[in-house]
Amino acid sequence: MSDKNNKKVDIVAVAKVARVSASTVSRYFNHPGLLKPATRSRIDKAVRKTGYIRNRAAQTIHGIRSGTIGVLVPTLDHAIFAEVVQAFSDEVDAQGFTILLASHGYDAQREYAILRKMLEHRVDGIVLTGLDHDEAVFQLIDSQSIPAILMWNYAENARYPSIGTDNWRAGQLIAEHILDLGHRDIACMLPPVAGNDRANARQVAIMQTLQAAGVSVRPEWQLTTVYSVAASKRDTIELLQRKTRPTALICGNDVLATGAMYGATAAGVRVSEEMSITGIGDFKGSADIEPPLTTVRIPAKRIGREAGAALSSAIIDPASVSLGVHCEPKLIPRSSSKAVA
Amino acid sequence: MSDKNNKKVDIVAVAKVARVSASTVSRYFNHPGLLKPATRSRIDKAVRKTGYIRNRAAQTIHGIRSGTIGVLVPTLDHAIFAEVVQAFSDEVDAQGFTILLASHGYDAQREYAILRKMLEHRVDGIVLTGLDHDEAVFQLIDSQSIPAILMWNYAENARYPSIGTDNWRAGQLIAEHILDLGHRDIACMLPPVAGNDRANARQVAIMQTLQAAGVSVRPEWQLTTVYSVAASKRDTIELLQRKTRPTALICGNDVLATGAMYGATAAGVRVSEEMSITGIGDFKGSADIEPPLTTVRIPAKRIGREAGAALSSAIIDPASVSLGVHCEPKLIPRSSSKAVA
DNA sequence: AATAGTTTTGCAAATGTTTTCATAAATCGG
DNA sequence: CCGATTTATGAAAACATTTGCAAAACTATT
Repeated sequence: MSDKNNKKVDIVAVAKVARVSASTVSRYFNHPGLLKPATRSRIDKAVRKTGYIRNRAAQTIHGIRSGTIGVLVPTLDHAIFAEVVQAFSDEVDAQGFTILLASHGYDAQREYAILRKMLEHRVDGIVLTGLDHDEAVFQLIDSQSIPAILMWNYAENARYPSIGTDNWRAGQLIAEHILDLGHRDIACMLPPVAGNDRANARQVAIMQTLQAAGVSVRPEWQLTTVYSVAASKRDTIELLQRKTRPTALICGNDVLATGAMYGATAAGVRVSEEMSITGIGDFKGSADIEPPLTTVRIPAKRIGREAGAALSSAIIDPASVSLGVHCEPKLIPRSSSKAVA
Repeated sequence: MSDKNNKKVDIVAVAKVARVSASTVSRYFNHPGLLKPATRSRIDKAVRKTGYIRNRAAQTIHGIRSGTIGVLVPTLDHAIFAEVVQAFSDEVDAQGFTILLASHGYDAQREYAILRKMLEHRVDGIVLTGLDHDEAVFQLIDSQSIPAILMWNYAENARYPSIGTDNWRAGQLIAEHILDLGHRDIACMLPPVAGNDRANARQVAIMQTLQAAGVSVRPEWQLTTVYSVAASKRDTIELLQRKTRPTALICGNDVLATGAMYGATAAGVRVSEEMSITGIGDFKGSADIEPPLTTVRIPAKRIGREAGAALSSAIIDPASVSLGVHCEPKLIPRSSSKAVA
């Protein structure tokens, strides 16, 4: 409130004002119980007067935790990752951690570079998105002996504890659902799988499940569409203009499914009556679109929370290493899919 | 690759391996030009061998920049903020900064607390979302003499350089558009404005503009709806079930508008023919929904980029303080709005 | 009032870097 | 091959803290 003018206000400046030693001020923050109430309040006043703000950098070089966690995501531009990060951040924030966030845009090189930067900042833990990463990335983390977690996907045998969903299972669930409804003329619209183990697992699962049921997807009905409503709308319109149409369109995620629904509407095809459309994800809004979208729920919020909880406890008590958590995907049948006529 | 086993690998460990002094290793990183090529490559080898990672905390206490920027948003759960943050992050990342991200959930208390934590980490700069903040927040930033930027909103007389759009203008644009189309029976669906200067500015602008044209919105047509497709769908259905219907529904943002479109569809009301619906934001997907949504574009990506550029240049060269950038909102008329019959 | 015990505080060393200053080594012109 | 420059390196101080140890200040007990 008052002495904010003078240059550097460090612990000794506070000490001077409070007429104690620097050590005592340090203790005031770290072990207040050791102080006599009288000195405590004297320091309290001094801190307030000088506007002192602790310097975590200086603490960190004493091996004290930095209080930061590095979070690495492919992008924040997909609402779903933003949601996970939000949940994660809320959770660790409650434990006193702040997140150092960066996105690599599905570029393994950048992921490595960013990870290095985070380690330079001496993060107390690391969260990566997905299971697959460059071996160099894993080795770098290993060499630093800090806890790491793989978020979003789940697999028992992952390199680090993984907290997320089994994307293979998600793909299987939706494919089975469509088969159960009697569909045989099925089209698939999937995102590019390069560098994206989630998308890849879903694709493989869908294809295998259909195959196993004796259904094969015609090559011209296997669409690879970038993650965007616009692209998927366009591709769907194109698909529906051809002579033969599928009775069902399985989309790799809810964004593609949303675009597909718009595309069908634009092409004058009634969704569910004339063609079923499904997504994966159960994003916000998927329940409300008309007709409501059949999808597989991937509990983003829960994943973020669990990951946050697991990582902060691994940091605070290194003995408490989680083995990972499988957040089961769940089929959510809504009206965008229907038994074949 | 090899000696990762031994405990602490610091600059002196590297120095020992390279048979030079610690100072030389420090120079290797900070002023490589001063080194003889031979020693440089010797150190290079040593760094590689020991797996040394620089310790920014130790640098930071020398007054060297921490290389971090604190980013404070209300939430990441709204795709639009995630988009801004992504663009911001990409921009500052290119300048070597990493972001420390946190969300306050529209809680002024938390904003202050988070800001303090960021300052403890000695961030090199701060970005806040929106123009209005607790006076304590401003004072805290002032006392630290680090650059700060207000992102998302723009106003000439803001406390710090602001980079964003004029939300009042955005509200005005959409209201004028609806008036121009001849609508007089107008409903408004707006988010709660508490602690949200953006939403507040839009609301005021819309109401004033309508008022100025002699149009007053009936109280029962002034809906306050939380930011969610589900809520807005529900409220729209409810609205459309009443005896008298508006010919136009102005929504405070594209999420509400999306829900409103779904609600209208669900209620059997054809959008644009029977009722115009508009949003604000031009979110991803708004162009593709059926019918495509009339809205006011708020250039999130550009805002993030410009903010990132402005802040990093203010950090690198304190003389280059931006005065703010107004990213003009722009009316995007699409087919969800139509002249009144 | 003296002793023993406890609580509170300060001193100094330590943390991992950077940087100033000084010195040693290399280079150069003659 | 010598002295004068220039270039490369090291020693030590500085940065803002924490912490082990010991001294000082209290309390309690007799």
